[in-house]
Amino acid sequence: MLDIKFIRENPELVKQSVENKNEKSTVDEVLVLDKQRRENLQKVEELKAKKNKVSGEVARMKKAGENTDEIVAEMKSVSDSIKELDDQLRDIDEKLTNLLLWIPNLPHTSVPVGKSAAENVVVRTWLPEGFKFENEEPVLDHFDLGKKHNILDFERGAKISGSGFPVYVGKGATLERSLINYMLDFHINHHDYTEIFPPFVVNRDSMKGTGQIPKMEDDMYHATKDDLFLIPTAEVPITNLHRNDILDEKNLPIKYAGYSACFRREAGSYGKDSKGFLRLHQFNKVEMVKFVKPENSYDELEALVKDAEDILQALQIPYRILMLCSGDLSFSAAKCYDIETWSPAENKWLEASSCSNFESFQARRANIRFRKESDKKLEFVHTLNGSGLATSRLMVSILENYQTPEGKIIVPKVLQKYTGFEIIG
RNA sequence: GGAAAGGUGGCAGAGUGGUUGAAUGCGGCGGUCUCGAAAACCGUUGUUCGGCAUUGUCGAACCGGGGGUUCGAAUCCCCCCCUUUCCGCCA
Repeated sequence: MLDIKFIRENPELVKQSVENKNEKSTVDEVLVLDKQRRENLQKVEELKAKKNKVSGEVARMKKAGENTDEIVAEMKSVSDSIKELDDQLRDIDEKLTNLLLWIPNLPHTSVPVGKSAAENVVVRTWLPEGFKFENEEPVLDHFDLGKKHNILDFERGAKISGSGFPVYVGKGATLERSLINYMLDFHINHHDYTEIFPPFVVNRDSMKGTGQIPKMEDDMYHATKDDLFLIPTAEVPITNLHRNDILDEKNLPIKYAGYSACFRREAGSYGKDSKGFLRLHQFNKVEMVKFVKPENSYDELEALVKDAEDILQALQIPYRILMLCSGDLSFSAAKCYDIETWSPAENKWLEASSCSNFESFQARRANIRFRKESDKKLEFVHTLNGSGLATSRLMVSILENYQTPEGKIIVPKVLQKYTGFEIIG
């Protein structure tokens, strides 16, 4: 959520930014309602001031034994006017907050303006030593590898739950679990994150806090009886840990890393991109979340990307970093880097991580503030989060990049002490 | 699912219709004392919105949330949410 004062003072800038993000603008409606709201507010507050003053007088008169019939009758009509104006005001307020929720965050000035993913900028590419994009031998894709070694079972997943719910079997399950543990350990031991094991189901307030509601409500699994939602990412419970909190400046930055299963309905995407692991309704992810001071949030964003990269380098997975253009930025993000890992079978890059700075956009909505040491004033923190990383996409890259000419799969060296085996097949 | 208790400022905890934004304690901040620190003592101490003015002033709102009664509600009434404890069920 943006600051209404900022919108009021910079309407053209906000409109332009919304357009750059390919979002529909409600800025004009917001400005009209905001003006109405302030006018009504002034009127009703004037009446309330009068009411408060006279009520005090009534108390004094009663104590003195004077007759208050006349003054009380007059105040009754004032009270009625107040009630009427308050009703109108409530109406305006409701509409206004609703509209405000539909205005996206502004892209940071360093973000390139662009319409679509095609205009994202490759920042850097990292390849393991000796890596080649061309393969002399034919390579199997992760789907066929999974079937061949009986480590991934999509059919049985479909039987028990539906498509997009894979079953990990045997060494596949062990590898998945190892990967999660490895990444968590790495962030805790080398990057100074505190581990969080969050609930996978959250309430409506939490979904509003991180901005999934209203825009993405239909993309989430919803337990209607209890009005609880399955989390699409651990970002939701972890960021909401501090909803309505006032944090100590000396505790910033706060850095959390947590594993969760992630659930996404995301109806309407079929075909090649949804084969196997590429598009799932349930997948596993280690998420990093940071609460930081506004003045260094962009340094923290660079560090966040680095934290995810460290894992990929340790795993020796080829990857590249993209800076998303304005049109490809998510609703809440001010700036975002995607990390894509290489799939030799698909012959393309797959998104394995998204690292974003939300500035105060989420913090304002979730009301997460800190008290500044310098002047003791309250200020919204900046929140950031990034996948560190999603195992599904990573698994595609591991299986495909680590296959031998005979079709076996070598376990990445750093994972071997977690899996307890070195090869699959 | 059943029963009971409770939700008040950063925290603890008073307050059951009339200058109550709210006693008291802790914490925080400033000061006295001290070479310095601690202790002691004195003073101070919220947030949000709006108007004007630009770092101040005036007004409003805020005691879990929403509605109601009243000239006036933290205090009375109704609905909802949450927490804790006990019981039941259960991995």
